[in-house]
Amino acid sequence: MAEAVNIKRLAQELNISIATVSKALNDSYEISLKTKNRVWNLAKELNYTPNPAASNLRSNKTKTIAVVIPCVANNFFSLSIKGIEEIARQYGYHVLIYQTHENIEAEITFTNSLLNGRVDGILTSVSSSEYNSEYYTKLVKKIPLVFFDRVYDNLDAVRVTTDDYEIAFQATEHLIEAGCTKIAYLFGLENLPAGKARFAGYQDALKAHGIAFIEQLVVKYHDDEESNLQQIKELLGNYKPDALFSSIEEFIIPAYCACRELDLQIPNHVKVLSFSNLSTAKLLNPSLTTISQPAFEIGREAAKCLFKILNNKQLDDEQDIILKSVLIKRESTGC
Amino acid sequence: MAEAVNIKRLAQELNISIATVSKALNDSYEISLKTKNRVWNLAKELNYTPNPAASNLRSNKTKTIAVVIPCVANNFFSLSIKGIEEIARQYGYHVLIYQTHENIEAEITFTNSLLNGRVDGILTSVSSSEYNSEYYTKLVKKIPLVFFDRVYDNLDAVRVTTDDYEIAFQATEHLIEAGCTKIAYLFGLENLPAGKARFAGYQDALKAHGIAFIEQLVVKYHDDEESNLQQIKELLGNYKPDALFSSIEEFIIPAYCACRELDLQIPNHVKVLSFSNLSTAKLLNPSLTTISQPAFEIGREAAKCLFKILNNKQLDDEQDIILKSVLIKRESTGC
DNA sequence: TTTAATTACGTAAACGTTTTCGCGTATCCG
DNA sequence: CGGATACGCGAAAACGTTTACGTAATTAAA
Repeated sequence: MAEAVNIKRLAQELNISIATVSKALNDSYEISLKTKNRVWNLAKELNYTPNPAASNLRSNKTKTIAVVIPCVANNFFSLSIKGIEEIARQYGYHVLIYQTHENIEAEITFTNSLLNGRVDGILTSVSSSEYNSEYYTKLVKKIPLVFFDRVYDNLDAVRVTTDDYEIAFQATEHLIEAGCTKIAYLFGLENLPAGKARFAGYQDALKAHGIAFIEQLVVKYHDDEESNLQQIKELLGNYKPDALFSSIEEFIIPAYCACRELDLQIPNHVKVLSFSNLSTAKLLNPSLTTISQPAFEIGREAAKCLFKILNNKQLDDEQDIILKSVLIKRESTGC
Repeated sequence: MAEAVNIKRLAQELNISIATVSKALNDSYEISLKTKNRVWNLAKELNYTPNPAASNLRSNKTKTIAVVIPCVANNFFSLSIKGIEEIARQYGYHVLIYQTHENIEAEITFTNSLLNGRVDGILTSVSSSEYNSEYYTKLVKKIPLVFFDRVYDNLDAVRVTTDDYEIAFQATEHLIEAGCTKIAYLFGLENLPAGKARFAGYQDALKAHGIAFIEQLVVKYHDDEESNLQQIKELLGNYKPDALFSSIEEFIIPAYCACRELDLQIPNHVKVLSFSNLSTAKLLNPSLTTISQPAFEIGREAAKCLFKILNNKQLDDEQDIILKSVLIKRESTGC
């Protein structure tokens, strides 16, 4: 609808060729500083900005990356995106967002739609519904891709994760030191390396302290809020655990609600601890002991890696970048 | 890096022209069903997807919209994005995200970068730092744009908002009915219509109940967390309000912390109420009375409006869509 | 002085689509 | 049977860039 200011227009007004204009705009060594300045000035004057479609088509560079995640309405992911965006801005890149809602089919549909040159690269935290290794094995060969937090193992791709095993081990020890001997585990991400690592950290910490692992104390996450609440209530009622270790943030509300409904006091009757990036954890009743992942830094780091790849910079040989989570002790575990 | 499957390739394999292939792919009436089926089958077989850049360049349609917001790491906005994305998927659109971090210059830079055909339209919730009416007056003439929640008034553009004035009035009445007479106001978004409406609702409710408005009971939001805490502490210490009415979520943590540090019990000594979409409001200590905006629906509604515009559908004459917020009474106001 | 190298710019093709226009064949009606 | 109509398809231009290559003028080297 505007008056179409493009390279041709600039060329006409300056009486030079469009090739010269293009090169000047891209600061090519072939063009004299004098000409460059004429072009730059006019471009600014006319508010010229290059047409991205034309530029993409010719150069095969989109200056765009995609972020494929389960959901933005989650503290971890929204913070990650914030980190990603910050880096993307530094590099002058645009950011597309795709939410899979934990649906692997949506995930595949989205990523497939990105392979035709829509983006230069992908950042993803995969869905937990299924572990489709074959698909990603092929995918990483077709487009630069960096996994963060929820990753696929054994692939030729960079992974940015946290010390899930170690921090889960440490958190479990914290519960044990607080006197707990019947620690229930609220199990999320069971199909993914992160979920498995957290669970292993929990199990190994029990073992290291001579506590038997009891299968009945494990509750697996369901998509449905109500059913999680029910499960936890049954767990609390039937097996009387003295602690709930939640491996994902989504269990917090049902866990707290279950305790209230059963008149169980936290932390007196049951201690609670959860992986979480809730900013209001310290304001909960009682304040919640959390394992806080460096979500913002994970986003930044993952984006940095992707841009290194896109700029053909050497990655510091390491394909795995592991950031440290932190255990923040609060009232829900008696601190 | 792949083996380049494009229209030309399809045309060669089927021994027809690229024009026919293109038309068949777009389900043109000019092409026989027989030919269409041949094309569709081969396209599926070869995993053909059209090159977006080429398509954009020629057709001036990007199938992409931009969302420009202050920050994704905020319950309201992340929920809005979720709603936007849902609608965008239905229409087969892609979604670009831009975070202004309340910086109007970033906002202008971003939106300007979208005017050269990168997107078909924009959804935005503007930054609170400044009210630059002149800029947006020009902008809405250049590209389809829908405002949501944080809008500009008196512009020829669709606005999706909530009943800020009414709900703030109602919330203030709730505090008054709970016995409060010295209700402090934590003032956010003061440059924007939403902020002004909320403040007006508060003031008018006071007036309606014969309570004098006291300037000293108003605290204005600062970017810096620590200074908000200090301000609230001074407010509580110097003027002894019996209620805090927060117009934005960002005041919740400093408000709660200030009360704790000053040993003021909520709701006994001071009642607290806030605009907020915190999912954990009911778990806070004490549980927080909130004005919850229908963030998800706002996102959906705004996106729907934009797509109506993009499809040249008649908008139901109304430029303003106003959704209802809901006051959820909890312990922090004595319920 | 001749030749080679460099500098500064232009020509034109190419990227993969969409779309206008036109053309031949088949169908229909009088 | 002649003319009009519709149908199905192809040729080619166009979208706005980037870039390989050519070229003329200038400078440096021999």
